[in-house]
Amino acid sequence: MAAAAAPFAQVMEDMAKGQEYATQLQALLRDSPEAGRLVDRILHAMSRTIDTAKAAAAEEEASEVQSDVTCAGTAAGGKRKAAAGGGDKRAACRKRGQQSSVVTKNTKDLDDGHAWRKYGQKEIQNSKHPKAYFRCTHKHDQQCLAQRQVQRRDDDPDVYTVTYIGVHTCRDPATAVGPLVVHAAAQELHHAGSRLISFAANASVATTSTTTTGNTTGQQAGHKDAAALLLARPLKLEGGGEQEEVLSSLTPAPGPDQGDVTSGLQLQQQHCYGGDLADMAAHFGYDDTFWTTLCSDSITDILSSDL
DNA sequence: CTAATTTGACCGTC
DNA sequence: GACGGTCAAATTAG
Repeated sequence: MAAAAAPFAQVMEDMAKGQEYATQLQALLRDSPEAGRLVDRILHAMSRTIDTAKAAAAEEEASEVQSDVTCAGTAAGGKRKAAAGGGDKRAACRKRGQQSSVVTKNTKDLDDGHAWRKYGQKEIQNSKHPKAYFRCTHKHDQQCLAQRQVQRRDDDPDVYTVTYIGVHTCRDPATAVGPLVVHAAAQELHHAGSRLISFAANASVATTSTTTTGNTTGQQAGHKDAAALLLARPLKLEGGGEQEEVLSSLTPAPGPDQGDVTSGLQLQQQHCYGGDLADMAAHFGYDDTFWTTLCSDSITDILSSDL
């Protein structure tokens, strides 16, 4: 928190350079539509990284935000019926306000590679469609506090407004994509963005199943210098994605049918965090290797999706 | 049988 | 008191 100043400036500087280099690269790759798209996505991701880093830094300064972590566990426990008369303070945690990262995006595809569990649905005033509430499937086993709210738009039923609250701190092997090809590309990015991250050769090697979910923690050596966190899950893009409105990068795929937003997969956002890694990690209760892995995984995914 | 979803009630905030 | 967010029992799906 307090120590984030210097590293933050460095990160911003490096990210800016990365953007510049990527832009140059884009100019050189004009002949290759695919390469162009790829660079475009890199730029997009970096841009968001910067924005998020700024927001995160401002947030940290504004107040020693507690982030949702504070509420972890509080709500649990206590049967509802039984507690009805008594007083369970579960709602006390509701005061999420703007703390922790909140990202909103519009998309047609709800698949973001993460495993979400629906825990509620509400009719919203002035909205034709209900809003669905999701939390990370690993909320309990990994204390992942990420949440997502999905609401179909009134003006365009094909599009969903998805709000991500908090970041995934869970680690799901499933989504980590591999490897090699990407590694080369990652190296490129690494050069461009210099100190952004150190990409270990075996970084983000996934194992196990193939279900949803995604990301995080890893056990590779830490990279204390890496001060940028890329929390992103890559949209697994296949063929031609459609252009999404705001920030998303998107994915094709059929959305849930019917008016309600059902569960299933979701989409994702690229979301970055800037600042001092150690502080950030401590903030969320993880060691910095977590963030480092997260960064490399994210970039890996982003890069691999089109390769 | 286990896990996920549905759904109505509960609770804090505005 | 209305509204939005969350909980958890009941139900459904895998």
